[in-house]
Formats: sequence, C-alpha cells, structure tokens
Amino acid sequence: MSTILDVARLAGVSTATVSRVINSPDSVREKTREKVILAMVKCNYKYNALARGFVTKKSNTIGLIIPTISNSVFAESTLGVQEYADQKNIKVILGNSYYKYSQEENLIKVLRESQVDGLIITTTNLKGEILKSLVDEKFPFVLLFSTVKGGPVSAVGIDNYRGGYLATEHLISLGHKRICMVAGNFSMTDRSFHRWHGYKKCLRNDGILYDKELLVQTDYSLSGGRDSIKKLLTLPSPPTAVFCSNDYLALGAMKGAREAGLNLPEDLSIVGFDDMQTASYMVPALTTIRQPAYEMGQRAAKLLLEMIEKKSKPVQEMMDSSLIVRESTTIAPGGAGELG
Amino acid sequence: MSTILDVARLAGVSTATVSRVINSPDSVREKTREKVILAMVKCNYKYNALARGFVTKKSNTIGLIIPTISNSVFAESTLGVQEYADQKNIKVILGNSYYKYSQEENLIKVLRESQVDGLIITTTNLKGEILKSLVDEKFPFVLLFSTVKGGPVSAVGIDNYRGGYLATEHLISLGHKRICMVAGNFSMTDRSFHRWHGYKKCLRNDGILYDKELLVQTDYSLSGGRDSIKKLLTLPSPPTAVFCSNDYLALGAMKGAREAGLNLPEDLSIVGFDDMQTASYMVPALTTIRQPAYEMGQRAAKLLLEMIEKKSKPVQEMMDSSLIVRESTTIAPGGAGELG
DNA sequence: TTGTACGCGTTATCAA
DNA sequence: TTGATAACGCGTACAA
Repeated sequence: MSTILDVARLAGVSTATVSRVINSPDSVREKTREKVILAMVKCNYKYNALARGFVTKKSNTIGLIIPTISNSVFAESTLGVQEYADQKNIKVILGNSYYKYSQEENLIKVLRESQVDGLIITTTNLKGEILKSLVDEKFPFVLLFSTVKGGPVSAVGIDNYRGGYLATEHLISLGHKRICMVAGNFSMTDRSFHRWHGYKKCLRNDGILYDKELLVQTDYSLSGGRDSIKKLLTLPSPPTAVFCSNDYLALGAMKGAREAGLNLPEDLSIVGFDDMQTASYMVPALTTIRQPAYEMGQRAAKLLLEMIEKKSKPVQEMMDSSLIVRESTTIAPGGAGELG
Repeated sequence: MSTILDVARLAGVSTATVSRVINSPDSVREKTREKVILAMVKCNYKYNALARGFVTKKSNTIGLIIPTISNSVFAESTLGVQEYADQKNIKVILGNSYYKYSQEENLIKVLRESQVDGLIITTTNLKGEILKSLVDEKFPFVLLFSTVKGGPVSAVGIDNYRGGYLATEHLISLGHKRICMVAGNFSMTDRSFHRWHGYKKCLRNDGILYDKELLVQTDYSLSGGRDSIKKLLTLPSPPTAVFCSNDYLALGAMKGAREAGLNLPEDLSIVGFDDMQTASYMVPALTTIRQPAYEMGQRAAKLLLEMIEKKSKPVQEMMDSSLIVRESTTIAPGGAGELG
C-alpha cells in the first residue's frame, strides 16, 4: 500500500505538497497538482484516514448505541442518524446493548478507545455511573429516546408520560373501564416506566381505580405480548382494553387475544406505542402513539455534531408525539363511550 | 488526555513497560505492574486503539454495507454480524447503499480509507467494477445474500432460484393456475431476479404458460406491494395466487387485496420471502420462504475474520432455505388442489 | 525483567 | 508556491 511519501517521490515533490493537493488543491500550482495526481494514480494511492485522525485528533466517526437493531423503531432512528452523519462525511459505528447496562458500559469504553468524536446513546440506565463520567470529562454525547429535563446533558426524546396518558385517555373515551397494560420491563427501560405513569395518572384523573393486577411487565417481544395478554384475559374480571408499551407487544397481544377466542377489536381494544412502519398494515390496523424515530435520529446527530464542532451547550429537545387512531380500538362492549 | 508516556513518567518506568502491562501483563514483574496500574488510574489513562491500529496496521474494525437497515431481514443479518464481531472484539461500521450502486461504491471507498480490516457487502451490483478491484487488490471481503458460484469471491447466501421454485410449486400444488409475482426491481437486486427465474421455471415444468402480464416489478415497500396487487387484480383474468419476493411486499399485498374486496386467503393465496420476525403474526399468518438471515450474518462475519486472520481461500457458503406453510395460502377457488 | 529508539502515514509549522 | 521536519501515541526489535 503506497503512501504520500511514495507519491511525493514519484512526483518529485515533498509530502507536504501531496498533502496539499489532497486537502486544499487550490493552494498548489496547477502544473504541480497534475504531476501529483498522475503519481497518485500511478501507484494506486489510497488515502489513510486513520493516519489523518491520528494527527488531527478527529476520527470523523461517531458511536451509536441502541438496545437492539432488531426493534424497528431503533432501526428507524439509526437510519436517521446515519443519513445525517453520511451527509457530513461522518462514519457511524453501531453497537447493541441488548438492554443490558454492563454491555452499554463496555460499548462506551470500547468506542472511546476507538477515538470516536462523540456518542449517541439510547440508554438503558439513565442513572448509570458511566454517563456521569462522560459528563465529567466533557465528552460529547447525546441521549436518544430519553428526555432528561435540564442538567448538563443533551437529549432528544418525546414525553413518554404524555404518550401513556394519551393512549389511556383514548381508551377511556371509548367507554373502557378495565384497561390493562402490557409493559416492557421497567428495569430495562425507563421509557416504559414513564408510559405506565401516564397510564396510571389518567386512570386516576378519570376516577378509575388503579388495579395493579392489570399490569404485566415483560420483555419487548412478540411472544411477550402474546403470553402477557393471555394471562390477563384469565383474570376473574378480564380487561376490555390493553395499552401496550410498544407495537411489537401490541402485535403479540393481537395474536394472543385471537388465540384466546376473542374477536378484534370488538372484544378487546388495543393501543400500541411507536407507530412502527407496519402498524397500519396490521389487522386490525393498530391504534398507536406515534414517535418520530427517524427525525429523532436526525436531530440527535445534528445536535451531536454541533457539540463536537462548536463545543455548544447541552440542549434537551422534546419531539412531538401523537395518538394515531386506527382500527384496533373501539367502543367498550356493553358500556357506551363518547361515540355510543 | 494522558498517554502511556505520562503513565510511564508517573510510574517511573519506560513506555515499553506500560505497553507491556496493557498487552502482556504476565511479562512484567508484579510489583512493577502494580505501580503502572496505579499510575494509570491516577492520570485517568485511556487507551488509544487508533494509535495501536496505526502501528499494527489493524483497525479491528470491519465495514458492513447493506441496502437499508429499515428492512428487517437486513437488520437481522446485521445483528448476526455484530454479535459475532463483538465476541471477537471487532467493531462494525454500518453503511446503507439504498440499493444504489454509486452509494455502494462510495461507501467502499470511504470504509477502506478508514482502514477497515475487511468488508461484508450485500451488493446491489454483482458485476460492478468496484468488487473486481477488491478482488484484484486482495482486499478481504465477503458477499452476503448473494451466492456467486465459484470464483475468487467469498459469499454466503441461499439459492434464490430454488426459493422461487418452492414457493410456486406450493401454489401449484394447491391448484392455482393464475399465479402472479410481485417482485423487487430486478435492477436493484439480482436476488429478486433469481426468484423470478425459479417461479418461471416451475410454471413451465408444470405446464402452465408463463404470462408476462402477471409480473410486476416495484420497490421493496409496503405500498409497493399494495399497489402492485391492486393493479394485478384488475386484469381481465385476475390471479388467484401471488408470490411476493419479500415479506413486506406480501404484507402490502394482503392490505391491497382486502381493499379490493377480497377475502384472505380464500380469494387470494399469498407467499412471501424471508420469514421476517412478524411473518407468523400477520393475519393470515404468512406462508413464506425462510431465509436464516441472522445465521447468515454470523457466517459471513466468521468467514471474513478467517480471511483476515489466516488469509484463507475464498469460500462460497449456501445456507438452507425452506418453505414455511402457514395460513396465507389455500386451495384455489374452484379448482381442487392436492388437498381437495 | 526492563529500557532505548525507531517507525507507522499524515498534518502543521516554519522557513525558503 | 513549495520543502523540511517535528509531532501525534503506540508497538516492537534489540539491547541491557
């Protein structure tokens, strides 16, 4: 593999000149430039970005840590990050934490050793020591899908509490009183926890007694949704509606409910969370809380690159989320809702 | 940011000794080691993997190029690659080509400049010049989702021709005669092209005249599937079955068919391709050709790392694919199939 | 077991 | 406009 030194020798110039034709072609006389370029093709020269990073102390690489790429909402946000980074000629190294804090810790360590210029993290543990140390060392990073309010941390996210509230409110407006929740494990994600808080608060505001039997925590999987709803449907007084803290759980719940002999949506109204790309193609089409995952990824990338570039101050950005009503929710059996 | 030199000074040893503590701790006396480790924590030393790569000429990083992370089959394969790489302490830089060859070319260039040790590519253009140049320069890479037979290229994939054949055979065995195909654009992916070949050949072998009106090419999207099937259903002699070259198209086709007033699966049998994670949760559950995407990712990573390590010979690996019969296919209306 | 000294490919500074 | 050269942080012969 030839280097600028080889090129320089072949062209009869110094390495500095070769470097100049690469980085600021205008600063070198046309005649010389042509000589150099010719030499470059002659020895099939390939630029070494790593060596550059070594001296400029910039790798032009950022790290992106997500729970798992197989959840499509994170695939969407990843796409947003990538597209923005791409357009700024920044590479992105992807790592999955699998919702495990130890894995997240390790990824951060490894990525920093690789001299990434910054980090975008969908964290599993907002209170973790590792995030504190990033702050202490003024290492640029932004949290994604996580809204911390105030403090020295950049973040982009939505109001998960409000999302949970909206979902529940919708169900109540349809006349539902027995509303259960299938939630992602609180220990894995505080987003799910906040959605549950919104759910609980809404019930309370509408004078519905919170029944802790109506909450099931599970892992974010299709089968988790299916098994959870089946369990809930065996309760002495079974629910007529369910709020699932993501769309996979909702899709699983649809299957579970059908397997339990229910008709959808008549016998069970279902609300999801995320609005994944296939949500409107489900049967029945899924009512859900939309999260602009792609845009969030883009914003996070923009914020991070600004922090790296201009050493700008931490910013928390709250994106809009909204209820998308489709076919999976309907009036409660027996009791009439606002529509009845 | 402190370096081994700082650590060395603080510990009163040479940089070589610090380096040894990091890379082969056993080769240094315990007493010395302790001194060094103490010094490391004292100055909050962080290892610089980039500098190491610079001297060892190994970045311990590989590049992964896929069409788009928002297709869940590529998310699965990406996960496979990542998990294998992770376990070998290799980082993965991810890039999306969006099915565009120019983008793929550019990614390869950028990743090589970043000194990745190798590349895993789900290519959009098997005949492209850039792949040839990788071969010529003996740069380690393996193709994923692409089986080239023989030649100096490593690849892991499935037999797409056979997949198309199996899908069609299944439909024919159910008594279908008007079988259409909704395919991903052949210009974007030769996988789709090979599946179509299998489809065509199977029709021919069973004495069914191939009707080119029954083929629609579209982009790999939900709406592409929906719109395509709607168009096909307006044919004078509409199809009773459809083979879609991936599961997104199939899901879209389900929606389109319903919107056209059909009952599923009675009025239209649908076969997909990939067996994405939600396939069995669709309504009706999708009959499809299973592709072991996760395992393929793992194999590709293993192959690549072996090539990098041992300079091993190129290998083509064909993974198993199989027909998974679920609920979306049934006996042809009117005509009785084998089951009738 | 430990230290010295050089090299890796590039940029940046300063001088010409 | 161009050249000479130091510097970046680490690994590794080779020497001690």
